Amino acid sequence: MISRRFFQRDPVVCARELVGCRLHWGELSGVVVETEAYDGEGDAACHTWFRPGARAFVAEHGAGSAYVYLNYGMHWMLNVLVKGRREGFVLIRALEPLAGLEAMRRARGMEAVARLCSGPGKLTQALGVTGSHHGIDLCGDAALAFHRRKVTVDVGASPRIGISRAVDLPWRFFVRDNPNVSGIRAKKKTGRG
DNA sequence: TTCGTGATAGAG
DNA sequence: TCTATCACGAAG
Repeated sequence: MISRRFFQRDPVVCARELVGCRLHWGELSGVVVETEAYDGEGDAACHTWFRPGARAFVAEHGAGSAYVYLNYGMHWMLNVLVKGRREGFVLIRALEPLAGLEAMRRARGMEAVARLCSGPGKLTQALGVTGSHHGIDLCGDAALAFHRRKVTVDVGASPRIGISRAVDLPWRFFVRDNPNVSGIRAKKKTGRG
């Protein structure tokens, strides 16, 4: 299982290295296939930039704590607090379901595996993550924690999705060619190269 | 492309 | 109080 030490580093490094790791959530689990880094200092998209409550959370919690919040009135977002030389968060954006597929299907009300956890709001619904998990330690109980990669993965990077500030920072990390990654909407022009 | 939905935070 | 904003998702 991934120790607290892992999250006592740079948020961008944590986000990149978390891709390919497994998230265990009780009986449910999945491979992290997409993350985003948010840096508490100098990143205008990070909650600490514009939310006093987020700054208070960082001050009061340790590395590896879950930072969970509701967005658009209906989607819970799961982040991990990172406190190393720099402080910030890693948003868990997508999982490849591994265990508990039936429970996930029930929670999501749909069948297609590739749609169960292919987005930050989807995976929290599939796992049952809510505000009640805000602040919990993800480095204490192995049943509610990240676990090391078993295989090597091809990690790609891109600008973050769905934000309006600091849109150019390439702090989204994902497993290339994995169908569970979000934002794989109908590909149109493949551009040329 | 539209719209549902609510917490947060700042302004009045 | 009132309002803008927000790291989204599903149906159409």
